[in-house]
Amino acid sequence: MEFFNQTGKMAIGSRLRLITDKITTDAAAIYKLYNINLQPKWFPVFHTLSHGNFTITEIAQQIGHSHPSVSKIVAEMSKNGLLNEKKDKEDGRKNVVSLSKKGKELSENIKEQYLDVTNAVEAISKNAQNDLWKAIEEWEFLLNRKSLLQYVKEQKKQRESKKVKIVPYGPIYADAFRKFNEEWITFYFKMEEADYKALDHPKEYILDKGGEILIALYEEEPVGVCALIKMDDPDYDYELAKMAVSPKAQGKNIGWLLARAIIEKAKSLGSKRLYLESNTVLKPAINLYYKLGFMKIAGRATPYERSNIQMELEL
Amino acid sequence: MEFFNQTGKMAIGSRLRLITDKITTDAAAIYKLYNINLQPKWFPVFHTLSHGNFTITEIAQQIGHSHPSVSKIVAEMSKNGLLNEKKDKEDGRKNVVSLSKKGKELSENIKEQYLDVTNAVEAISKNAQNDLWKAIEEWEFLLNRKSLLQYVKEQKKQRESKKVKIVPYGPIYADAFRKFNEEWITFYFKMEEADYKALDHPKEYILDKGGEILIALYEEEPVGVCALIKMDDPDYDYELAKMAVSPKAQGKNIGWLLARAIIEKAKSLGSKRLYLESNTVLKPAINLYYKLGFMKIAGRATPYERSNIQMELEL
DNA sequence: TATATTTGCGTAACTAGTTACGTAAATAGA
DNA sequence: TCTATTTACGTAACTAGTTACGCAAATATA
Repeated sequence: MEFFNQTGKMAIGSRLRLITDKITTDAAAIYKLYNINLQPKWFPVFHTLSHGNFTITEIAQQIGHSHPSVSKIVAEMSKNGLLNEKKDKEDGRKNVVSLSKKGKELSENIKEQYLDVTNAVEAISKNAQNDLWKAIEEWEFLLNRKSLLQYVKEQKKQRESKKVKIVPYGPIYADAFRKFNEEWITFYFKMEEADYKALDHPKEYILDKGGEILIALYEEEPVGVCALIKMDDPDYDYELAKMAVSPKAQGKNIGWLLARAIIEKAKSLGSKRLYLESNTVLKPAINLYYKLGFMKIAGRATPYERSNIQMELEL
Repeated sequence: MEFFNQTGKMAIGSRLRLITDKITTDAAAIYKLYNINLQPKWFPVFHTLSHGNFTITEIAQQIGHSHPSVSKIVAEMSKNGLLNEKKDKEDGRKNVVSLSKKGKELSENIKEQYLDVTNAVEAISKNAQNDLWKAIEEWEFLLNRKSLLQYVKEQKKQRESKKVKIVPYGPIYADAFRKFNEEWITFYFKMEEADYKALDHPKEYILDKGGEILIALYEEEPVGVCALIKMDDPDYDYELAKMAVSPKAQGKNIGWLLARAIIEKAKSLGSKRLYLESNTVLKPAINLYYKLGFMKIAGRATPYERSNIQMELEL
């Protein structure tokens, strides 16, 4: 299949589907060869029941199907006289399924087929360098711990992080600094006196007092901002504040990159402990702060109405 | 999944289906993550068309689907404005499909997704000892050369051959020798004078004249017979004749085992060349003779009406 | 040149699974 | 003890493919 050579591993799903189809088509012919009156799709249910009696849901769990799938298969097999169904005496919802006499006979007759198929698969494996069976087992295990989607998300974040540059504040970013902050403040709350001061005059109210502002650029465009404000307090020297990321650039890990950069900055300025205040409706932000190592602390005086949570980070 | 540990490799088809489902479910979420308005099942068609314009059948061949599948996918994608369809000017049957402007834009936007997915699959592979991708590739190749069904058939033959014993004639097999031969002779033709002689009096007409009879036993029951008859001829010393296998034991390789045994017997008796006659309606028999190395020869005198093909084997 | 065969492709019906939903029984909570 | 929630499971509708079939265009054959 030329297609797969072109696409590479991206198309692993399509490729798996094709080989699965090929094998199940042959499976039907194999049952015929042994005069076993069993559809391939019945096999998992049949095999499970040859080890005991189970309810629909139990079978579904064991074979990894949905319960309606098992329900349908059981109905078909019952119609063919292979199974008996019986309501559970103690729990009237449960449908206890067992092999009928005919089913038990079949499970005897099928043993030779089991043997030959197992040996055939072994024979194929012997001709192959790579063990398909073990590879599937490993993939099942790995995908159970972390889904393909999560792996892809990680790759995406990593790649996009590389496109993000963190640069110091300059007058050309004055608009961005004000706009991104005003956006979220007015969306969730309303602008307060202290906001206007800091956003309209960052030089006077932040930088000149010994603070810092960092800007995140994505493909040379500003997409996020964050400030370190000098505090006049016995417990804290700097406050992390005015963190904002453009809605268009969400999900690109920019908040995290900004915060890490500003924390490094604080360290280089000799800070021992950072302070911040926020509001619990800003869930992604609060999560980010926890991820960065900030811990919740008891309330203290604050000029902001919207503050309902305060946190600190030991450096 | 406990199930697969119990069944072992026999259930490789079911197991492949499960992991395929898991991966394709995630694929849909991945497209969403990148804001790519593409269904996973469209991907093979989409990817093919980003390398040129093709007809329905050409696409089907390239991606390994049936043409109706491609036909449906193309219809859906056209409805979404991703494709243009155009009748071929030279051949009015052909429907030449190409990416629309919107489709081409998409194929640009999807590139980052390609990259991340490929890297994600690589990342998973790195955590695994066994290379799933290579294993599938090998299985595809191996199953293309010889299907799973054929592998199973070989295993079946091998296993059943072991149950077959070839033993020399004795009076207790007189019934079997007569019955199995009469069965096929009367089914296809009618019994002739020479048949009665040999089948009713094997000792006088075959053994005492220096011939041999071998019996195939399956689970201690006679299921096949075959005779080596001394000839009075300058060209040949022995004729292979009266080969018969019970219909119940067909497909167990018994004809071949009997013939091989009788050929060995002939060699040990010092024979240089075997002769046989048969009829071309008996196709499986004729095939078997060819497989054993017999070659067709020009006609010679024969006492049997039903003979229309004559063969010989150099030993 | 008329006719038979092959090819391309669309439609219909089927397959083996899924999710969504409804009902009844069992269990938990007030 | 009455009510709300959870659980078991059957039915319906959907999905992503398949095979079967039929029509029209192209090609081969007589």
